[in-house]
Amino acid sequence: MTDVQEPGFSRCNNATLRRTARRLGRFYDDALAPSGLKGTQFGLLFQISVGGEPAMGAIAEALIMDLSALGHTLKPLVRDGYVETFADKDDRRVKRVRLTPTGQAKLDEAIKLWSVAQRQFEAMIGAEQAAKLRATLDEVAALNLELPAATPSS
Amino acid sequence: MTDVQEPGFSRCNNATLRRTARRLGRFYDDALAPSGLKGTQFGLLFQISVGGEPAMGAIAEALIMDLSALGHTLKPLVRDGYVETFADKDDRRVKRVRLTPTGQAKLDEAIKLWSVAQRQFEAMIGAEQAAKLRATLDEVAALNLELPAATPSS
DNA sequence: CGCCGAAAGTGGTATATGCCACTAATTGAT
DNA sequence: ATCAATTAGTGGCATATACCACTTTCGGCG
Repeated sequence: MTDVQEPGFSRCNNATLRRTARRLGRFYDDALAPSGLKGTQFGLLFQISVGGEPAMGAIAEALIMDLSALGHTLKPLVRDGYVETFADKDDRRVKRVRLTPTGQAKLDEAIKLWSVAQRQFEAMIGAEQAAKLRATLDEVAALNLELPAATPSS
Repeated sequence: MTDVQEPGFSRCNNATLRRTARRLGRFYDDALAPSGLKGTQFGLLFQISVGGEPAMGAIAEALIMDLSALGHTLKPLVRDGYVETFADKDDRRVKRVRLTPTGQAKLDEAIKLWSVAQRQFEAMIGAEQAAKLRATLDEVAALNLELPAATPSS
């Protein structure tokens, strides 16, 4: 056996990705902890901030999130008064989201904390390496993945 | 402005990672759906399988998971009869885990489904590129990340 | 105008994960 | 042998995410 399974390493792209996501997630979460925000919430607030009163669907698409998952994730942020929603004027099906002043302040606060983690991480792995990794990840995220049609026996 | 925020792209390594993890996770989940397992459960069963009746802590460490999170994630698998636990003979604090015959069969079934997704993904991005990505991710996961000590003013 | 199919969200349910407080079992030092 | 410190897990609580079944709106068609 030249190929025993080293504990913790997997040939599964998905497993490897999740594993690293857990690791990095905790690091960024730790950094953001003083703000009371999780990494995901920070990312969401940021997306809303740059999105210009984006519709739920637009946010979900940008973050590659399920729309209903987004709805759930948004709730604590609404509850805590960081974001508010309102119906689109031209299409009442559409719900738009924006930061409240409190939310903007909280985002500003979190960005400072995030910067520390971001800098620290890039200091360890190298800014270029990090940019390359993000590029690869964005590329993967953009793939038009489809399971081969389940050949119906015939 | 040469640097407007393109919706969906982020300079945050964590956000980018999670975003791609969601995307890829859904792909693998879809592939595994016929088995009734999620990607995470598949990865967990696999880890248990190669771990040789591993202790909870060993699994958690290998997968970089919180120990309590592992406990929670394990529950549905125990409930469905895929894994069973037993106390270590020499240290009753330690709980070991193993696959049941049913669980082994389910894993075998899932591996076939997983292979389809894995092949499909690597066909799109290239096997070498995928291996390189996994290597980078494992490297990131292995980093000794630490927040710079919060200089206590002084 | 009235109806049908598409589009956007909501709520429920289930898994995924993390932190914290707490219990049980071990180990080490005296 | 005894007791403090450490180690391994558990349970509760909160967020993260997904899928599915619905409900409300729209947009287009006859």
